[in-house]
Amino acid sequence: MATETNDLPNLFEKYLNKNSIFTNRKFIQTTYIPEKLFHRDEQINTIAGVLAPCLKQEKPSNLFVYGKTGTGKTATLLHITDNLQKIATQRNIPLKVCYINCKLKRVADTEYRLLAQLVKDMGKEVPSTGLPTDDIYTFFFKLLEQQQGLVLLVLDEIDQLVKKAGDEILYNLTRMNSELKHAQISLIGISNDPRFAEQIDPRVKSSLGEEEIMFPPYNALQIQTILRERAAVAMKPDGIGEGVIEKCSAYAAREHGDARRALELLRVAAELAERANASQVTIAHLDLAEKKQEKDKMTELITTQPKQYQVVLLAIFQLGIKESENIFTGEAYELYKTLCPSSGLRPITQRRFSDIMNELDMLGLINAKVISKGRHGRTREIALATTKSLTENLEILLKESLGV
DNA sequence: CGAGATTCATGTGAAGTATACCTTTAGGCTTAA
DNA sequence: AAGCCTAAAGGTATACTTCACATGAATCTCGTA
Repeated sequence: MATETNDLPNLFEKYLNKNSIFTNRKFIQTTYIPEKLFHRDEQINTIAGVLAPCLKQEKPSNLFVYGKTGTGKTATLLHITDNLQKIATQRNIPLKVCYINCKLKRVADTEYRLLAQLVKDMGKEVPSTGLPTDDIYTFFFKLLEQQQGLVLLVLDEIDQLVKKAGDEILYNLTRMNSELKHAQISLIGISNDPRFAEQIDPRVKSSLGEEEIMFPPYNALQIQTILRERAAVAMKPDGIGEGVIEKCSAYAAREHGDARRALELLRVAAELAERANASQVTIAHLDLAEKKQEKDKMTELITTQPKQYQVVLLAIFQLGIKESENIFTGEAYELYKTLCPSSGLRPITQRRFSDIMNELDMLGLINAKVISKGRHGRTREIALATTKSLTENLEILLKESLGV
């Protein structure tokens, strides 16, 4: 690098003059929802049909949407509700859409927090703790009555919420309708797990599952069209090299047709290409991006975990690096206990440790499976979810973050 | 040799505890009439 | 007397602990061939 490291004006100047691969970066971000969604016409029509009564001020059926990650559930729903909302405001029809992702830790993963979040969505604040849940219900209830009209509650990753906090919430929410005079609520549940419906209380299921819609995974060709469409608006026409889109789709199709993953991969590849001053995204960039993406995802996930969780992870990682054989709860816990003092934490009980491992498993940070070793008892068999070199990187990251 | 009993190491459910945070209440102080 | 501030009291959700029981296949036991 010829540039002086602290020659910032020059550096920014160069950046501005540089020929960017992107024309408009925002179109390829996963938060962006395009005007037109491909290969989802059938689902869009059904959902729109279910929700249409909103516009006549009638309560639409509750809706349950399921399909694997990256099959466009959230995008489709938001796309439809956005349009619905627009038309509603145009014609002065009272309609409010609340979208809440139940997976977000410490945001909406319990009954209380979900309600608090709903209240916040309606424009009011409520304390983060201290009040009885019933109070929040009545508060929310009053808000609804004031709202006067239909409220669509979109609960994303609803399976996570129910797993943690039970299905009573859903029951309570659906029951509110019979007591509301000037407002009505409709629930829209989104789940990654198709078996979720079987696990919940039949009463809840019958009311939540008034309509069910399945999102099948995309195949490689479908992902290609999606990528092309996005790339056309987000990047320069000649910004993408031969075969890149194809390979990108193939990656994603292998991962159960996850379109979000494909988009992210393409974006990261393009960013890498740009940073390397390349004029085109090549397959080499794509391969780099795949590695980087995985690392970034894990890093993000890890750094947002509470400290205790991080130490638990550190213990598991260290064991995983040292010995490639399978790790069991006992040894992990022993190591964890020795690790605690150095980061200034009081060790947690094994009971809690077990729960935390379960949560880490659900987050995909580790793979833990309960097995019976016969005479030698029952335990979890823990395997790392990442390659060895990545694990080593993450271990260092954890150590830094814990100040060890 | 095989069927059933035993055993181990930890999973897992229920109930209790600690902590952090909230509202309400009561007292004390200030202020203004 | 009314108004305002503060501290104590009383209440809640959540993370964690404690207690107690559940699990499930490798291993042991013992009767039988």
